Amino acid sequence: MTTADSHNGRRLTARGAKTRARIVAAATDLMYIKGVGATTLDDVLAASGVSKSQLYHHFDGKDALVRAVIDHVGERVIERERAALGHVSTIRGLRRWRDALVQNNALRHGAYGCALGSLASEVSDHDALARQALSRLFTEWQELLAGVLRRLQDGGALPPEASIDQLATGLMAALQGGYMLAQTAHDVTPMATAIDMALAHIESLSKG
Amino acid sequence: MTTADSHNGRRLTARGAKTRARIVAAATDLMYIKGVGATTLDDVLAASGVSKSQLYHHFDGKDALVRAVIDHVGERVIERERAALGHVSTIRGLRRWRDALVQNNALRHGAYGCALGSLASEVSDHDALARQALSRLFTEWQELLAGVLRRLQDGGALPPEASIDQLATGLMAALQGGYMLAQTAHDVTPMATAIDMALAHIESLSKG
DNA sequence: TGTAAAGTGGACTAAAAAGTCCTATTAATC
DNA sequence: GATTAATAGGACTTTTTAGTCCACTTTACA
Repeated sequence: MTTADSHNGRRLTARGAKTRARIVAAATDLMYIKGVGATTLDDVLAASGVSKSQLYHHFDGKDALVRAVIDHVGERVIERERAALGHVSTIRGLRRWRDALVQNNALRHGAYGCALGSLASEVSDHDALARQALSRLFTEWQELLAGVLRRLQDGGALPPEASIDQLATGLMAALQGGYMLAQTAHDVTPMATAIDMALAHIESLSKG
Repeated sequence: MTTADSHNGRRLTARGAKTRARIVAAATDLMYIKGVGATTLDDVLAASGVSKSQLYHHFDGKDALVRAVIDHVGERVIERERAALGHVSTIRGLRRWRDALVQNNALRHGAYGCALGSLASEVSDHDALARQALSRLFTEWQELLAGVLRRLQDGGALPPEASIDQLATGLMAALQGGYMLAQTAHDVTPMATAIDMALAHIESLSKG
């Protein structure tokens, strides 16, 4: 299910789909780097090499384009996280997941933050549909984390009384807050430290 | 030290200072509610009942105004947090601090997020000066938290080997990440849960 | 293979935005 | 109280942005 198609029951040829994808791809990059507010439709046109009529053919306007970007980014992130977390069942595995995220963010010295988180804080108060889509995506992401924790619990690495959902929320918040502090400091360290604290807490529960 | 004055060595009458303050106050509210990108100078003019020449008299342009807003919000937040945290030296005190933040955020069902955090994620990648100012403010805020943790440590509620700075970073990240998740979900719960996990971790260190 | 609908290019309009400028007050200082 | 500079009002220009329109091309499919 997507939130962004403007002309729902319309036919869509392979050529049209390709153009639409080019627009979304260009918009995604620009909005990640420059921010949603600072990205104009002309920017998107120039970056994708597409004409204005095509953009308005595929999207009702900027809001619709932003929603398509959210869908696109969300799909990518969830896919990546599903691959990274889907079969993790040990603390060691969780730490490897952490290392990958930290290393990736270190490449740009923390700049730009989390692809999903940046969109969320910029768009949530302006577009209710976009906010709901983002909320669903965070929930989905968090469920992947909860899945890992549940497997930890099943394997005895977490006590039965541990509240999986609350731990997943805390871990997700640490991740997102860490991204933001790293973005502001232009330094990954706070992100790494934040996740480490959450993981240390999770680990400590089995030694209580 | 401020980052935002456009005409540094200029004389400033009481009347001028009042006008400048009105502009900043109006801009602060608008940018918190609508976001920085969606707030136009005309919006600020209308909300403050001030003319365009005055705005450009006091500020070089929108970026300078945004920096003044950051200074203003930062001052308010740091002042509030200093009052709330400056003399806290118990876990109970920390929990009262948590309750105040959560209750306050609950009033708007999580919307708009943290006054400083929202600015940070929207502005950090666009204006280096603003980013640095925000980074300093987060550091200052975090030092207030570190002060509390140090007093906890001095009082024996935290073991000597606990890394105060890392715990403060983790707590700050939990707070900020919680704000963001709450903003996206339009529900304070994730924010409360995230801080609770951080506090539980801190508390658990003394029982290890 | 004809035709209807999808897709495309780009000029054009309208609105909103930032930023400038000139004139008139008001306040501080000698 | 004269004079200098700050403060204020608001019309004006310029630039940017969103959004429209129409002529033309390509694709699907009956």
